[in-house]
Amino acid sequence: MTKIIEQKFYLRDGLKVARDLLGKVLVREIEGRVARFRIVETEAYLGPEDKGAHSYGGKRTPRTMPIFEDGGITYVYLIYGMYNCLNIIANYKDIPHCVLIRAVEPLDEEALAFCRTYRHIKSKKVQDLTNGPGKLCQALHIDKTLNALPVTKKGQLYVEEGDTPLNIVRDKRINIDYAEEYRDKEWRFYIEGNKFVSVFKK
DNA sequence: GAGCTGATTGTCT
DNA sequence: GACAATCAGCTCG
Repeated sequence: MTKIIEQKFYLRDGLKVARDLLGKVLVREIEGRVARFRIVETEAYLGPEDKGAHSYGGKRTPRTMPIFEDGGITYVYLIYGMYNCLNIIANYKDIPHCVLIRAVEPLDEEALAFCRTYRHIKSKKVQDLTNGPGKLCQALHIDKTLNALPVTKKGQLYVEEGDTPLNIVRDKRINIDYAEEYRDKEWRFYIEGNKFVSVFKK
């Protein structure tokens, strides 16, 4: 029986949580069906100073409220009018740190079958199922009904212990050209050589 | 493989 | 009314 990661893991700096989530196992349960995925790519968003973060300036709106809670809960939002993105909140209440889950790797045949239930693709490459934040939310059937829920206990979505990746690559974040000096911060992490990573370092 | 573009809607000003 | 932490499909080569 694998251990669920407890809340204290998340009550730390968002950068550390982003890096340490690599190799951990994201578990998705729907109607008794269980699928496991290895987290292979993440990005840290460190409001209130980070101009790339939804929580920049400490701005609280109905949408961003989960970011200001204690770490260990989800933050799911709609982007570009059609895709959902999954984040896990880090740090303590009122310190708006969060970690965007950008890519995961299906860990077994059941996880692959699970993906194909919710995401139908023309591509024959398995990595196209989950190699991006919008894609993995489709494949794992994640939407706003899973917003602001704890990932620290068994339920629809939670995180278990995993492996320790051999090598971690650190790079700039993706698609935040508007973030001025924060655009070039190397706050993206991924597992070196993993084919499910969305964008590889140049 | 790289580069461009349209799709589509919740959210905030 | 503007825009977004994206993706699929297209062109070129």
